[in-house]
Amino acid sequence: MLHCEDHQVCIESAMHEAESICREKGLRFTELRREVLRLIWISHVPAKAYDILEKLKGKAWSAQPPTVYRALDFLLETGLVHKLDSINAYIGCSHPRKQNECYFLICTDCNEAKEYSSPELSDAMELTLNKNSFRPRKVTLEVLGQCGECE
Amino acid sequence: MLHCEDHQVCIESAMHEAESICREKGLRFTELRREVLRLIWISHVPAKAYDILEKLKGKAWSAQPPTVYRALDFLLETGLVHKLDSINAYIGCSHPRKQNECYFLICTDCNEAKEYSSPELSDAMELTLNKNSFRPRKVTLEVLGQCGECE
DNA sequence: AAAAAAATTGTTATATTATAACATTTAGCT
DNA sequence: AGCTAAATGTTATAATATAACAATTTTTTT
Repeated sequence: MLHCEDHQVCIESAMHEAESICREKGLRFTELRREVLRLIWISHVPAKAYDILEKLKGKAWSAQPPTVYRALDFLLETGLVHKLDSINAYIGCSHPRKQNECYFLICTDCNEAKEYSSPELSDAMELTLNKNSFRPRKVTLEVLGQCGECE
Repeated sequence: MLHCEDHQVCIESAMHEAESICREKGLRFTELRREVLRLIWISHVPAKAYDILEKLKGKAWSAQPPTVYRALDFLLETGLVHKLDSINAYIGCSHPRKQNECYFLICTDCNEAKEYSSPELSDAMELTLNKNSFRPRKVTLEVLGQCGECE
């Protein structure tokens, strides 16, 4: 899906961003949480929980399912990762400071996912929520399909 | 969430609609499939697969997980039900003839869900997909929150 | 610095959601 | 009736996620 020029830069900037966000918020960005976030950022293909688990085991962690899910919970709450409900997978958040409505394009050919936000979409969303007097808490907007590079 | 005046009418019209759609398409709307659809339409609270399974067992069906999932697959393919990925539950489609983009408002208080569609939202969606030259195959748009009646 | 409290991680077990694989039955067709 | 395809039955297991309690580590209080 062609996301970044240099994925190392991508990873490092995400990790630094995470560090500083946790420092600011007084949250404990432990080695385990750091490692899980890094494993998620390994690529733009959303990571499955049990794949993360296997990779953790390879790194001398006493890893069981709760190990991963607890780290994921932390990262989700902190807004550092998103869960993609349509594929049960986790992806790093590319703008963890701006918590605006975002949506995901998930290519079923290359398996990469990309996060976007669009004012038009958010506006349409807000309009329709107001019309139905619905107070949103969590929005899931995911599109499965084929990305431009995979035609 | 206050969906219908008389839910019996709701159920019967959904079942009739399903009958005629299957007849038109030459699909076999078997007793099992009928029963599963009816169980889903029992209320506007999305149904969990294993709850449907339990109810089937109560009705003298030799019901195992594949029994339910196969019926669900049929109903999903035929467009008679939707799966809500954010809660792993299934809900009857309220307009199975018009396969337009739709979204779901899911109240976490009363647990009911409602299906809507909005031209503005669909337009914004299409715009953003075109902009990213993404060819959509399946759109998931679900909002968890609190409905007007549950304030 | 020691004790207490809170947060994190370890560990075992189990719940929840879904599918694979093969056997049997049923429905539709010639 | 016999054949074929679709649907259902049946057993087993995969994939995803959480509960509950113990041990450890970090932070706070004394």
